[in-house]
Amino acid sequence: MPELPEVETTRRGIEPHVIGRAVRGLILRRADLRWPFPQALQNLIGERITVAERRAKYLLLHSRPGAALLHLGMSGSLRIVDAGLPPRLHDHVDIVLDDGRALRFNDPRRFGALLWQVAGEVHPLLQGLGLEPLGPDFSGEHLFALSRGKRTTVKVFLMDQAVVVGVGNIYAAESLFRAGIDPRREAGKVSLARYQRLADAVRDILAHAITRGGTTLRDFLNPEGEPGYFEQELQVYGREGLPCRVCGTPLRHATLGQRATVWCPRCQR
DNA sequence: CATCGGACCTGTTAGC
DNA sequence: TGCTAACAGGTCCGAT
Repeated sequence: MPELPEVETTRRGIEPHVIGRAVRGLILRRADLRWPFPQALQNLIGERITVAERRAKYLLLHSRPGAALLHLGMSGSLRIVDAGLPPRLHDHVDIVLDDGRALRFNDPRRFGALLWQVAGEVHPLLQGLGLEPLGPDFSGEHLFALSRGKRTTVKVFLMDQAVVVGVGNIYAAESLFRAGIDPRREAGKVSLARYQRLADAVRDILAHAITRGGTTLRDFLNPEGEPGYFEQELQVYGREGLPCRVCGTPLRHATLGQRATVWCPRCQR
């Protein structure tokens, strides 16, 4: 489900509810999601949450001894609920706050994660991540430099979290459409000028999607329980066979890197 | 090394 | 209507 805009929407939704709150308790209704919940998570209890940070598609709830590190995987979501509200199916974890509410982590497919990052350290999962696409250093030059010699497709390259973070299957397709680049192109053969267009497209689309509250295809809801509206503006994702919104040509479909890929054969070269 | 495929899960939908 | 197969927003890890 969540790519960068959905994770950022989630972060903004929970931030006002968790900042300055102390953690009263942790309810773990199972022992793991993608990985076992570490014992060190108990360090959060009694501590005050100081910062709600997003890095790539991870969320970090910082406290004095360390941070709870969350990943929403394909189907995870967070909600702010009254702590007494009975849990529903796949509500795996509650972080209970001192105001009678709780941050509730729901994840049907259980590809998500809840881990612990010791204060002053960087969790191994966060090491080796690429640039933030909305940060100051992300650029066409960066994409161009890292892509030299790469035989993979430009779409798979763009979704490599070691290159640039936060771009998943939806936004990769949309960005390549905006930049006019055929997703099947060999990454190492795309020109600097085209990577500059692509970097601009990634930045613009992600930033705009955040203002729309993300993309709700089936079940993404922000922590207030509201959907996102960016899907109304999707140009290619999920539209295979339908006419291109720009030129009317039927959109093509192929599988790249085991992911469904859609593009306009006329607008994207 | 870079690249590829399998694996981890459940829920929904398309197709027979 | 009911069953089955395919597919879904992610990414780690092992094999090649």
